[in-house]
Amino acid sequence: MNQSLICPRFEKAMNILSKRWTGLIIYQLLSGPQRFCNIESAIGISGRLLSERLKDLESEGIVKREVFPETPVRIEYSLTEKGRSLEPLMKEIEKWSQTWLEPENSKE
Amino acid sequence: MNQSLICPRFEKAMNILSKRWTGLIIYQLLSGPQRFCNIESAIGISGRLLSERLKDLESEGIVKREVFPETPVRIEYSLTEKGRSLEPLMKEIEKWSQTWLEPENSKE
DNA sequence: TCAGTTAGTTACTATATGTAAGTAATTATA
DNA sequence: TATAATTACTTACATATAGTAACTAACTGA
Repeated sequence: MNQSLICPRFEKAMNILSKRWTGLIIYQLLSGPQRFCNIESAIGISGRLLSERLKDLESEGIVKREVFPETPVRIEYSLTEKGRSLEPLMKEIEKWSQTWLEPENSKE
Repeated sequence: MNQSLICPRFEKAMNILSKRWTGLIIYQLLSGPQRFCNIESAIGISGRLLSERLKDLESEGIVKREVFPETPVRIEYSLTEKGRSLEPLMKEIEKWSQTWLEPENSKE
């Protein structure tokens, strides 16, 4: 057997990144802090899942939630340093997708 | 509204990569062509899902399946050029995980 | 003939995701 | 004052995906 077991940190990273929507949320937040409903409509996720994912990402220290007690209250989500450090990775995905994928309109 | 909608190619890439197990399978295949049961035990996926994922990845042109009509038959899975081109991306994930994650033993 | 191996498939249960409607706090409008 | 609108959620429920375990086909070796 030549299998070397996979590194637990790599596996953990994959667990985070391979959850549906996580990547798109991080990518979307790279363009700057923004509100719940903005992310929601930009990537086409439902409120239910966005709420869930943002909590996950917050607990991973990747996303920061800030409440501005204005009127009406404004809540902004942004990337932490840990979150912003995923930018090179996102750029790699972008690069790969530009080189190897055709845009698809239909639901394959 | 400042949302710029997300690029369809990027979204497609994310759809592939954010399916559970896909990343680990590709990562595992970066170490060279290997058999079904080797991948299975290296990453801890079940046969049912590995079979499903390998079919998906084959149809995306990322993985190649080769049958060697030896006895007993040997079936090897390997990355295509498109698949190997994901290496820099995998290295980025590895790098990020080394820098930002603690290995976890418990089920968080 | 019986057990073992590889590469799966099938059947079933558990978990995750999608959809739609509901809620709380607040402001704006009739 | 009542009604509607907005934001950031939550709840309830249906459907899809994942996990587990047992089974199968083709073959070998004892």
